[in-house]
Amino acid sequence: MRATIKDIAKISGVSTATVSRVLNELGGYRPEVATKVLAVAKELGYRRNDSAVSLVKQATRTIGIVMPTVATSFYAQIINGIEDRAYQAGYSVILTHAGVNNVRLQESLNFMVERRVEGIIGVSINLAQIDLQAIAALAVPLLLLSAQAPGNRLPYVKVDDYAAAYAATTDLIDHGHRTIALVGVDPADSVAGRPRIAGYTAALQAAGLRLDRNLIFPGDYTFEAGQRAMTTILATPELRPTAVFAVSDETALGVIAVCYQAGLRIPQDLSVLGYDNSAIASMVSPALSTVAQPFYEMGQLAADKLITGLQTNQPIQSQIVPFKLIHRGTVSSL
Amino acid sequence: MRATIKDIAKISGVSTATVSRVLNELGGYRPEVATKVLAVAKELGYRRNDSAVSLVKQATRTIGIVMPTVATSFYAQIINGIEDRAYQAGYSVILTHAGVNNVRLQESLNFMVERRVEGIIGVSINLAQIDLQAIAALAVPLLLLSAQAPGNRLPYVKVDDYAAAYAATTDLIDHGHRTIALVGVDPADSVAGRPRIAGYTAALQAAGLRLDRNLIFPGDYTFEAGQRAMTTILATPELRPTAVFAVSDETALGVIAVCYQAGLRIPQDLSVLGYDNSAIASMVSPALSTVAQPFYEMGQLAADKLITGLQTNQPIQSQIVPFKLIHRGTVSSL
DNA sequence: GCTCTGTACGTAAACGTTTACTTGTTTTGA
DNA sequence: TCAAAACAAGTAAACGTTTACGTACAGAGC
Repeated sequence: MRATIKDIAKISGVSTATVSRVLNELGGYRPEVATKVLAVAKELGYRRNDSAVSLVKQATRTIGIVMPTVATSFYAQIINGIEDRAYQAGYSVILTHAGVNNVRLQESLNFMVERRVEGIIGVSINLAQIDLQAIAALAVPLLLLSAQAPGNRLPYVKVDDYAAAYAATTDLIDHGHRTIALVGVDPADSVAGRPRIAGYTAALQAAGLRLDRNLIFPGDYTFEAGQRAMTTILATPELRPTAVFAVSDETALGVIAVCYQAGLRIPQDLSVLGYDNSAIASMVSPALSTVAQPFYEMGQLAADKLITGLQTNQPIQSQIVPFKLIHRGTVSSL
Repeated sequence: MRATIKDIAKISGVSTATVSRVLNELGGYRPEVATKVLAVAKELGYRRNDSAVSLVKQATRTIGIVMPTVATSFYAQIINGIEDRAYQAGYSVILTHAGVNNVRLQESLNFMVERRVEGIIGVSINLAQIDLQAIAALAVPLLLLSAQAPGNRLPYVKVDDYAAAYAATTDLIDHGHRTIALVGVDPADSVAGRPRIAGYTAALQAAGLRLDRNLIFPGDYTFEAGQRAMTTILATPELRPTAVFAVSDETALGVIAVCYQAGLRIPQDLSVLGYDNSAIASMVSPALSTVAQPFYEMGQLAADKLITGLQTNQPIQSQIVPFKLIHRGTVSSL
């Protein structure tokens, strides 16, 4: 069995209180006692039991991450950012996923509460009204990352999707494009879907361009959504966009894949603009032009905000983080 | 403050023992007592405190993951696999990274031991002799994933890198290639480096081909390593390989990027074979031919093995998982 | 009526820490 | 020299559970 401070106390001939004080460098002991205690601790391979500490201190120094699924690379960057900051602050991170459509959300949250996480970061989870009540009942601070709650009743960190879509569409227009498809967006998604549609629409109108609803292709941000949309576009000659604004980098790659098969050249025959600036965007050839979300930094910021909120006991303020248009090789001027 | 079983006990007029029995469905109480207790628990929003449970049960039902960094997408798939299985077994997962070159390894491991994780999965961490001693001192089961310890002194789950490199190289030879570069490999890396060099070399020899050491380009599995190597290849006319076997998908994309810049067509002018089958491989155009490692399944398997090892108290057996050659669009026959 | 068995609880110790309080000893300062 | 202050260390309670053990009571069987 693992050594405890009792063992150390017994062997070094002091009380557990003194051992604790030595180990935590609280002072109130002679140097030679400290030396002895430390030596015994090392000898026994002593490691503090955080369960016991958590119990008495009523604090676990742990935060939880919930996300739909861990599988995609941009989540990896987010997790990385969160973990880095949490580590710096002496927090550990526990990880669960909520399943597609949040099927496992409630269960995951319970899990975390039982683990007594001090706060939770919910990444890309779309909350319904009913979830909000359950979350309130949990009595644990929850910060949303790349997501937003109905009525903004939870703090969030995200980019302004409307503004990003507006800027992206405008950029395409500035490159001389007049017929621009919007691909892969989910109109039922009130956080990353509708605002992007609205931004796209507004940019067209501001430029005096006609909005063609047939150029908006619904989807779920996946590669396949891009493939499907592009296949439809090729099969519908009357559409003929000169540029497509894809709602994720993966979707953009789906569009490009179909073009490649069909012998269309990017960007000469079609301009493609992605969204996310995930790691792949800079690795494909031609490199993908895209609107960048600073995932790593967003993760850091979220962890920062959550932890300082925890420590100061202040409510967490939402924050809009800046996006950036990254021009690479998939958009050309007409 | 959060409600405890004492609160429930007091309000429902029974002892904490009975509350515990009801909550854990252990029997030994009348139905009406159970109803009452459950109602009170719900009313108070009671959640079990796992720190207390861990303390008394001497078990945390938590496993830890350590990896060099979380940033890349193939780690995401691995984490996903681990988390899924762990969840099914009622375990939670805590996550830390070891930093580049394991700078943070010892610290991370201590962290986990203090958290009393029951076992650890080390993903892609290269251990030195000295680490092994520290790990043994930790007295926590450690299973390596996509890694291997000196002298195989720790159980591992990984593909046979030698065999995979042999098969990949042979496949290229079967496509008619005679001059094949090996790109991005780290000769100092005894787990993913040297075995692949050996497999590559052996395949050439088996085919009666001459080994040209200049065709082996050292690197660190990154995109940039691929770029550097390919740049050198273009600048060195006497080499002129017709195929390159890149040691990761990202490296392969680096190679392809330089070719794209130089106007070389893939696969007509150069065949490129990747390694990993990370999510990107199927999304780029042309889609990347690669040797697939089943990351998600490896994660599942590792979690499985670790947890059953924990529960049965049996030593964990190492396991080689099968790789698969995936033919897509970047390799052509000469 | 009596013992026996089973059920339905309650009591209290234990898990490994931290920490308020107490006690005893040494140092300080006038 | 002596009281006061400072220091070093110990005692024991507390954190929230689980669980071995004890007990009271009801019904069964004779």
